[in-house]
Amino acid sequence: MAKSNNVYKDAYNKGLGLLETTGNLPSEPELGAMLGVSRTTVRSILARMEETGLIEWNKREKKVLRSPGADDFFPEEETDSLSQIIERSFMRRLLESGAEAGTQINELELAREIGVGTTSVREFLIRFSRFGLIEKRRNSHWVLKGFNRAFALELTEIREMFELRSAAAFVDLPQDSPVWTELDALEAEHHALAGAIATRFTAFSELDERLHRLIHSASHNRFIVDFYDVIAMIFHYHYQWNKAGERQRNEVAVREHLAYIDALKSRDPARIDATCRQHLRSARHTLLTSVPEVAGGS
Amino acid sequence: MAKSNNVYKDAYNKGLGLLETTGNLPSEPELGAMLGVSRTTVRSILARMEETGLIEWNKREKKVLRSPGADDFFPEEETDSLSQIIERSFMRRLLESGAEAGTQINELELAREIGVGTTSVREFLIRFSRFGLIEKRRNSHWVLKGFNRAFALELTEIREMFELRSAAAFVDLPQDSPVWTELDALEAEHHALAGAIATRFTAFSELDERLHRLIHSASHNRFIVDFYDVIAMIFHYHYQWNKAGERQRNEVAVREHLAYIDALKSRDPARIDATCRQHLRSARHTLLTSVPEVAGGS
DNA sequence: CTAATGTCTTTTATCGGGAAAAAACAATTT
DNA sequence: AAATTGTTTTTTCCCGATAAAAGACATTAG
Repeated sequence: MAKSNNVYKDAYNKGLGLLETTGNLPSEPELGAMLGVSRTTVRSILARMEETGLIEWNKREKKVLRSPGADDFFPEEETDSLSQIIERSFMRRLLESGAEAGTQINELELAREIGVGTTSVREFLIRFSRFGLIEKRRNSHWVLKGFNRAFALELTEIREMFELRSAAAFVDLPQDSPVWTELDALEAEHHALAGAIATRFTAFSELDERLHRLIHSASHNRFIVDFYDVIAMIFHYHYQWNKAGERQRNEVAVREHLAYIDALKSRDPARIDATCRQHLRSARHTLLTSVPEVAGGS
Repeated sequence: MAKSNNVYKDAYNKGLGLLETTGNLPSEPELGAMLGVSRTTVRSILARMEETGLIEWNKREKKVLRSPGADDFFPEEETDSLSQIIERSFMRRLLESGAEAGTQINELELAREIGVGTTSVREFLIRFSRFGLIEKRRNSHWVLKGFNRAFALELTEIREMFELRSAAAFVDLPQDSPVWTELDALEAEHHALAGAIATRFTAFSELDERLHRLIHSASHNRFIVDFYDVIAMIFHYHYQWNKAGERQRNEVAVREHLAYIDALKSRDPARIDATCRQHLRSARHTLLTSVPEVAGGS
């Protein structure tokens, strides 16, 4: 078992969705582009679809025979990549249990606990290290730095520098830049979400990420753009497992986003700066109040 | 051959230096602390020193018998860690040969070329990716982004934001902070270097890094501190292999550093800001003129 | 009784191998 | 001829294994 075939399974599940909308599947390269996989994988998918009687496959002819049922899908947990599995396990340990600063991280133990090889864990930890939460001792273990107030403050400090600069750069974007249509789309989706009462975590969270990434993209600076990965990671996991005051938090954020979007569209630097600062202030406040360790807490 | 013993060899060479200064080596734990290795490695070192007749070892007694000759040292190339070897090879390819943006990077090919396993190359590339010069395609190759003008501009933009902020934070450091003594030491070394005519690359380069890291440390922000790794990496390799105008470049930098240090010691925000900006301006100019691709170059 | 040495155990760093997935090449089909 | 399918090669991803290095435990010296 050198490598799981999650790419195939995930693409297969996605491919099942296509069967609903059409009576004849497109060519193999086209399917590959749609599903984001190579032709090799596409052909494996088609082979199985034929086996399970979903399609009749003969060279270019890929006729849909029936709609897929619930049984046709691979179970969702088999579609996750190994790095996603490791990431989730690790973040759970980090955020749920009291992960004290200074705790040692043991590659071997982690690998055994998650049930994967050490190589994958090592690679994950290296990738994860850029988030500033762990640190490596040469030829030895990793050390946890703790998801605490200090981390939150350092993170938001950079975030604020970067976002203010990016927002300011927004006004210089040419009128025909695609960001303006994307901004309009985001505005509409925000209004839709504001109207709907059921504000699910993922719905707002995704909108939030899209808006901020769009703004950061105006910086045209890879380091600023990449830094949003850190913020996104923290927000994704932290708020996924910390639902206290979620409803109100999201309502406020949606309102602030709309004001922010409006300011961006006006191209008025002063208004942009004001709405950006306002939103960043409440984002920081929200994060700080939800972070475990309180300054000098006794 | 699962792992080379470069840690042992490097520590052994360092250990030879100690033999010159003393007639009796300290205890094993103490030696471990001095050489930065575990007792296990210290004992291997002592065992070999005894074998080659450098010391007489009997429990606590580690009497030095003779001074080490050139033959006693392990060759320098055997003391490099695998990641250093890979890093150097990779940077050479990146900076020397025309590394066009968009070039694919092949893990297997790179591994074969350097003569190491794929795992080590993979880990290196993951670690290296945070420098913003390469990007991964899922389940596929890495893509080079090119060490060009765009990169240099994005890098310096962040550098300037971070350093100005750090320098400004310097004035708030308490009088008894160890940074002030370190700053004094750096000032003295700068004066020494300014006097000496032979400005070797490494000498100034090391001073430069120490000064800027000291300043960045005043930010008390791990992201700012860590970002200096990117700058240090670029400067280290780029200027190591690009000696054009080195002499003058370093002379200017030393002078600017001295003014900068003086301003920091004065704790006058306006002077700090001015000298910092002046230095950053010439650093940017130096980098931009030495970067291959000129904007719109024909 | 503390700190050092002697011995044993665990973890890290790295390689080679093998299945999954991508990519390249060859043969068809319209 | 351009795109699509069929086939083969190469590369990525990941595991298990192993020597180097670290760490833990036991013993002894001062």
